[in-house]
Amino acid sequence: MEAISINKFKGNAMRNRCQWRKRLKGRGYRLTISREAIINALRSTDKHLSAEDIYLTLHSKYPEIGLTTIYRTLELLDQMGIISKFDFGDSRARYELSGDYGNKAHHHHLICTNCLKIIDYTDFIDDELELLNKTQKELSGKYNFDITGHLIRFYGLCDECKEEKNT
Amino acid sequence: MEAISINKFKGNAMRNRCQWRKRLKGRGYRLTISREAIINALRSTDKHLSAEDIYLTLHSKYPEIGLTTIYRTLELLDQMGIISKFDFGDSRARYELSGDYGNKAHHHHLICTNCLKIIDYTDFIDDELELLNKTQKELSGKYNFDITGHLIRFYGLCDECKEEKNT
DNA sequence: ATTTATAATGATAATCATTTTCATTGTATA
DNA sequence: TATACAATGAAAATGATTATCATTATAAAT
Ligand SMILES: [Mn+2]
Ligand SMILES: [Mn+2]
Ligand SMILES: [Zn+2]
Ligand SMILES: [Zn+2]
Repeated sequence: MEAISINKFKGNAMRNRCQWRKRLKGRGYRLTISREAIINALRSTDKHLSAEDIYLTLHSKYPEIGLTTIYRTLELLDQMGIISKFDFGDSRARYELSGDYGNKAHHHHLICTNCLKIIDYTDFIDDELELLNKTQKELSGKYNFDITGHLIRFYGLCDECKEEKNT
Repeated sequence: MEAISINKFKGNAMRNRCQWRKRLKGRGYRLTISREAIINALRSTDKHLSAEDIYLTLHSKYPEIGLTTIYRTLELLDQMGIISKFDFGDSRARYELSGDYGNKAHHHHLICTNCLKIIDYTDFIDDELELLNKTQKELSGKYNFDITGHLIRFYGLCDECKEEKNT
């Protein structure tokens, strides 16, 4: 039972991870090494990469991939919901594979206002969901607004920065 | 009783609204017409203004106030917690007086992804607070993170944009 | 395998909100 | 009114992102 469900999970994860190829082809986009490389760069880290981060990561192995292509690809993948784009306040967009296409489950962020460290957390997703549903129902009725997404985020001082302040 | 509490509230609101002068002086900053004008511009609207919005609003009455000063003042006021700075995704920062200094109570935002209309909502602040406290306690323990602020936000399609899509 | 239509790319220039610089002005205090 | 220095404006600089356009690569048809 356990094994089966794990396999099931692995199967789904694997299926989803390769789904992007079909999604692209399905919409008439082509499969290119740039696109594959960019998705792999995002898949092989748990960090939130900027366009330049990705450019530098890939540059040694793929010197022909330009920054422009990185931007264009990220925009496309974001549009298709394959990646998520964030602004954490350091004046550059940061990206990560979104739930269905990456390893991370639905999560939110803890952001250190001092060093800009980002922590993914998945705690209280259930309680959160309850509030979100409630809120969503009420607000969509009250303002006749169709809610399609949400953003929850905590700001503060991380472990290290907290200590620094006490020094 | 009713009257008294209303008066009390008015009194507090009024006191807070003028608090910024003391806050500035207390920290060695000077009171200037630019600063007063900028705060008044924010106070006389319920919109979320950009630096340029404020510049244009003030320009007829105060042609001598430059955009640079607007930016500098907004940064200062944000630092002091007198205003809040937001990024709603239109590649320019937007500001509003924060709770204690403006007319609006603690609230969050509903953002139309099509026309970028922003709706302030105060519903479910209590339920929200419960979740926030819970989350806050757990996360600060688990990650040894000192939480000082949060961001909750819903995205979707507003009344008008929803109809447009059906046309 | 070759051809063909056109999507994708890279180098470069352009944008545009925000910052920096620096000489000048305004504010608060004695 | 004089003094110290915070605040300001004009102009230039910055830096992430986007637009242009000539060239190249992809995928489907031959
Ligand atoms: Mn994340
Ligand atoms: Mn608001
Ligand atoms: Zn930190
Ligand atoms: Zn709208």
